[in-house]
Amino acid sequence: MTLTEEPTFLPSIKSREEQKHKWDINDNALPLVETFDMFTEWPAENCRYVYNVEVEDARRHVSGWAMRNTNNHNAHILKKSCLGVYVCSHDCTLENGAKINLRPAICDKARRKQIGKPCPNVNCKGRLELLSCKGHCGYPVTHFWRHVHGAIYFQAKGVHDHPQPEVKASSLSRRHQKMTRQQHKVMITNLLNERRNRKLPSERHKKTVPYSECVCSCPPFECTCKSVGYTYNPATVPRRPNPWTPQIYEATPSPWQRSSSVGSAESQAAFFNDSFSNVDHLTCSDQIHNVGIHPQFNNQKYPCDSVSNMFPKMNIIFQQNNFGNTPSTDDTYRNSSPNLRVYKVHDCAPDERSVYPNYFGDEQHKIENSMKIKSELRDSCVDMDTKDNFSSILSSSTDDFCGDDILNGLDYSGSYGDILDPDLFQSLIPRCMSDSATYPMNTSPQTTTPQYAELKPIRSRQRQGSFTNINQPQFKSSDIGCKRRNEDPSPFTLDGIQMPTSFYRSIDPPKQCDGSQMRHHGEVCSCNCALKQYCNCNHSINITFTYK
DNA sequence: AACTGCGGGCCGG
DNA sequence: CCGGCCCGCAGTT
Repeated sequence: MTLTEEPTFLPSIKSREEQKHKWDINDNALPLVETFDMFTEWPAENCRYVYNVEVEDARRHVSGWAMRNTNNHNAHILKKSCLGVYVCSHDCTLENGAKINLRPAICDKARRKQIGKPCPNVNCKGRLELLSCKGHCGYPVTHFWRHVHGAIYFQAKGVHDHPQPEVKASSLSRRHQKMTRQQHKVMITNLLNERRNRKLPSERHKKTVPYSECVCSCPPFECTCKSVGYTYNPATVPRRPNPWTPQIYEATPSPWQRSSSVGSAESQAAFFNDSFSNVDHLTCSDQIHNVGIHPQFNNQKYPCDSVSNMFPKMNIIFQQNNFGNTPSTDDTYRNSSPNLRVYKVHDCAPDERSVYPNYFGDEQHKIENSMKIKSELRDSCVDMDTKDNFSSILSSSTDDFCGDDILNGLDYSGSYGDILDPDLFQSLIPRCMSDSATYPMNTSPQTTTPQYAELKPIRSRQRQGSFTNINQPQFKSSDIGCKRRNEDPSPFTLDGIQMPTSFYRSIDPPKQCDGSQMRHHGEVCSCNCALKQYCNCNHSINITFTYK
């Protein structure tokens, strides 16, 4: 056994974990554990944890602290040291009382570029200063990760002597914000063009079709009929990389919080009133970008001003408990992935909603021009009690569904930052209106995504290094129906099941859980059981080879 | 462009 | 010898 530095750093009262874990990361043989620990994003002091290899965050060696890789000349133990935090040289305070605690970039080059940059507080003329971590005998706090016994052993040494940096999500969202600001400029131009009743250059070729003709009975993403005014080929199918960044601990304005004069309720209303003076003869472009969503479930409306601001070209009124994990608050909505929102429409969760091309302040107009989107649960999705919950999760979490294959190729760089919802409605509106019962028995809305995406060679994500060569099944996040933490903080079902760490907001565990590795934390119980068992919805891809 | 992991090399204790 | 750190490389996001 290796001597540890516990006497130096341990607090007077040892935590339960410390009492439980007596090993040191450098021990030749680490003890087997009966139960795994909950993932800790902010290990603040000397601590040890053993994580299940199925915990995505643990596999990715995630930490709230900005940790950079450090070579310790031991391929079996990954060592990371803390980079500290960027603070304002003037120690300014934001309007909300928060301090500037920027996350240092892990990349050395990027981090060097951060130093000396102006304080992000517009009211401050300070500069960013790197507050280095010296919490471990004057050296940075170190984290050690070791994969052994099919588990992930974690040990932290030292106590951070600096504030917590913003989480990576915030850094990413700020970068995303910068990108979307540029897109916003383009959007403003487009708005002005449309308000002048001018078609955008890219739209001039588009055929104007009666609104009713944009509706067909084809399954989602598998339209083959010719009645619609557009076809689904790689050039027209909305495709985009997943730009969504989570805002789960957001302290800075997120892309979904951004305000814009273009997105004000007044400007939207004016814009929509202009655009939909004749909704019976929409161009497809109009239909795509000017759809209001009004899920009808319990007739309770939750107008959200900030949501309106987020989606300058869409006004969304959502309701509580309408389906899946539909957000009931503005915050929840903001924290939800736009992908997730869209999935709700066409996945197998039972749902019925109305879509109003133009309902801004015009109830009569709304009713006259509404159409319903109805989806039903597929029988392939688990039992009746949970199918509505899991069905939405399953489809939303499957990377190779909309998230990647269908959307990745969308060239939206010169378009709107918010086009995801309306773009997808381009696909969904004509399709989801049909009763899913009309689908062939051997297909389902989830499995019928047309595979227009280019087939690419499978990329190996597993290096052959000794450290990453784990003799355990490697679950893809999509395998267990989850999104990675930094990609989606809100994969909650209606009952609160979150993947992959499987928090369960209930006193009792989900009955689908076999009870293994259950823990209770107040009102939240967690389990590390593999929810993979729920993922029995079939996903099939029909590939036709043509030989010359 | 940035993140991540790996590994060579240098330096000081 | 160990630990911290720098650097470059390569694959991934």
